[in-house]
Amino acid sequence: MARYEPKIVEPKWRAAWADAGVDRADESSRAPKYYALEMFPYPSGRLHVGHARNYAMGDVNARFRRARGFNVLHPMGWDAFGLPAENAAAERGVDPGEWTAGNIAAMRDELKRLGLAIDWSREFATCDPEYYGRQQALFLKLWAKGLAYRKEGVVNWDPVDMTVLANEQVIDGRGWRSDAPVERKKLTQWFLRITDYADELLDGLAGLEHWPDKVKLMQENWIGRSRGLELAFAFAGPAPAGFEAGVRVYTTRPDTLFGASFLAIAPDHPLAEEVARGAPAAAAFIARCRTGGTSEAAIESAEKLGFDTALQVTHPFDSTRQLPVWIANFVLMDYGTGAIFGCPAHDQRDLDFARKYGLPVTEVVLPPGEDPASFHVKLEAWTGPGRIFNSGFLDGRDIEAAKAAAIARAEAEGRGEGRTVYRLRDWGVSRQRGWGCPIPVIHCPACGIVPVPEADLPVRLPTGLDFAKPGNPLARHPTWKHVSCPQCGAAAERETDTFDTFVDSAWYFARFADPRAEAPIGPAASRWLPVDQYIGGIEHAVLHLLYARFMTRALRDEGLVSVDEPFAGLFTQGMVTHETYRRQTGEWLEPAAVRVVAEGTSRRAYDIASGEPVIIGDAEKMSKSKRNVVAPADIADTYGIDATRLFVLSDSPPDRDVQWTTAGVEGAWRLVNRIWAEFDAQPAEAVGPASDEAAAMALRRATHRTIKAVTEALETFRFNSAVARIHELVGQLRATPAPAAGSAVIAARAETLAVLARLVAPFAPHLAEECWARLGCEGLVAAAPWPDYDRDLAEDDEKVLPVQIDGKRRGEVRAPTGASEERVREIVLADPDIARRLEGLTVRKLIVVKDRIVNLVTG
RNA sequence: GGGGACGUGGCGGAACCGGUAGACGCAGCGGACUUAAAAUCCGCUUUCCGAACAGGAAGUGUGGGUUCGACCCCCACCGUCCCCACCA
Repeated sequence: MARYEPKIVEPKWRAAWADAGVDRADESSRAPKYYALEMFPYPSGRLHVGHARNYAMGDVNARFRRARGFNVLHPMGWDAFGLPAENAAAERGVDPGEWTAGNIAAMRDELKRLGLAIDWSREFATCDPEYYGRQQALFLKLWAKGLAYRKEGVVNWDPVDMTVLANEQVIDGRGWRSDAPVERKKLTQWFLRITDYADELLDGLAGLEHWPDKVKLMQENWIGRSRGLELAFAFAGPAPAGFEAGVRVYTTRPDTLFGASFLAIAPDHPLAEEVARGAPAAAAFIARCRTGGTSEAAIESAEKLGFDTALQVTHPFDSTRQLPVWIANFVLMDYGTGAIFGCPAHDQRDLDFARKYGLPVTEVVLPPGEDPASFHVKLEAWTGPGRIFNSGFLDGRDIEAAKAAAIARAEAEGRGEGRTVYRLRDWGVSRQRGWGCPIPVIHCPACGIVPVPEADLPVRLPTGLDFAKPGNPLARHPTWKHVSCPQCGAAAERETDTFDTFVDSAWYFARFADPRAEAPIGPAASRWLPVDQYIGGIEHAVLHLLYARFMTRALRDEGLVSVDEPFAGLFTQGMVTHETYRRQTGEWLEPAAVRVVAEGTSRRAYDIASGEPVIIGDAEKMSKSKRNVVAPADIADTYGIDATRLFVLSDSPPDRDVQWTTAGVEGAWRLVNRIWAEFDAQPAEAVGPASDEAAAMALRRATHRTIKAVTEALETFRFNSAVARIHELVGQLRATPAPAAGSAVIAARAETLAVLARLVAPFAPHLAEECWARLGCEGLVAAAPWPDYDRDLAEDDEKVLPVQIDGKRRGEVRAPTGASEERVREIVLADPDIARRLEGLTVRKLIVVKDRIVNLVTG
């Protein structure tokens, strides 16, 4: 019997796959297409088992679909722009391009060792000029269409690093690298008009049947469509210059308009700025509002602050009432109109503000069961249902009817109109970064913003950028930005901002479909898109996945792609976690430095080097700082890649986190060896012929039942269940040893082994090839079709039916599969055990659930 | 503050459509092999009563409800996790 040697077996089969070209997508195939994709990695340089799990899932799916007869496209590339390369450049003085290229080379080798069925001929990195140049061309199309624009907006500004930060780069109000308090700063930035597609992006979610509800819900909330009324409040006295039309306010609660007791505008509202022009106190207040972050902590602790402008407006539905206009720190300029009316009785925030500044509180919604004469809001606003009162023409209506009536009246009087407002903002895509795709425009003092002519693309990044100083290295490069205007020839300057890296990943899946095409999106894209199954982390639920949906629609409207949605199916996988270990002194220890021993039901850990006790912490996401990262390469040396793949897919459902444990991989390694042992088995001493037929049939049934179960599990992404079923079949095989000649078991075993190799192939492809070859089968198992199951064999011919009396299990009977209710009834009533149990009882009802259970109800 | 998901043995988890709860794996226990250990192999392993592979009771976070029958459906509560968040 030969030992299974992954170190020898695995490289051998990887070479065989490469020679045979089995992993290449076939552009001439007539088979139905299947585009399998996992979110491409950032080339950090090191692969950890989290990557391995993600790509193993995609690989199982790709291999399974291929075996099912699909022409599979399964590509890989690199999301290669971004901050880590700049940090490496700043810290070590290396060139970010060279640093990235080195990382890609290292990670490509590691990914290849995972044995992934990937068409490597399509590989590219987003930092290749061949890629980002085409991205620039796409951007210019969007710009020509009016989908890209520049505007002044409030952004997170890091005063130390001197750059804009994305919201996710602001942690507790501070810059994630500099730790400096983030300022809100007005800057002119590039935006993409994602809000033009807000309705489509929202409504399109309903058609995404194969997306998790959770992600769809998150996108729905993120887009945040709400319907309401926008209306003008006219000034009671002379209007400030430019505000003769009054103050426009947006509300989703027009039913509560009669409860208004003040107006509040955002600190950066144009009216606030107008007021500040003549009032230093107002200006000082506005300046105060601009500091402070947007983080949870900052908002929670931020007091509601207001400044009374002394301006008064007239109530639109009651000209006898006047309302003061305040500037308030809790009003946001970029939602609605940047101005609200305050209705303290029915909005908690307005109530807090009113109580603080002594503003009136008028109840207008009467909760069910309350008396209009005595109902008063104290410290809690009433936001529940009720009937409108104290409200003129709205009195007596319910909330929904009152909203409609208020909108109708405002529209009839020309004061406002019903409006749909979105929480979604346009996508700010400029970054003051040196390692990104340059935005391909030129600023000319005479012509304004001039796009770089297509013939001049790509706008390449210069070499030799200085990353050591904070700020944008492109802006301070001595020559790069100085060009002549393509239109008038005068001296002009390049845009020095680069794109957010989410732009790079918003269309890469389309490039993979035709990666060497001259056009950014080649003709083959329409053949492959949409991606049939996309796999990646839940952290991209709104960011990347929303941007890609937007970009696909924008490109569709340019006639470049033929689909609305980029990803027909989405699966969000869980992380790989690991226990953490630290010394009493607090130092983190890596798993390899720790020995864990079981003591009864508890466990203790020791530092191998010093013998001192170690504290075992919770399983957490693998991170450098806690030193609990495990690299697949370390594991593969001992147990092979196949055991690693099996383990990360078997212990938890794929959408949940899985905890990495040595014992777990050892379990997978045992399975690998047990499988191999069955293929390598020599015939044993003769097994008694009496049991032959029965044993052979039992094995055949188990085999066909397993094909059915594994197929169904793979269709529904239940990899853990699929591996469990394989375990069971292997157990059955072990219980049915290979006999000497002349037994029915010989044929049954041969059938089972040929099936098993194919069922195992998606999970442990190297092992499966070795087994396939050992059987003497033709060709590669990687190219073999998926096994079919025999319906009759997948079902048992006899069922054990539990018999319940009054809902409690009291025995069981055997009945042929599919036996009629009548037949089962006879069997049950003829059973002596059941009869004894029923002594003294009257059976009132006998329920038979076909092939399942029998319940006798007595009474 | 708003929205959502999840609570099953010592652990990860399984259970199709309301029909034998605990598959499979890990850990543990017992045994075989071995001079010994590791590895490997065989068996046991929800809890409680019980000598029992005789029987029985309880049991899927808690309390109710619907049903012949509930991990699954409904109501309330407790707990954990995730997302969003001065969004008018």
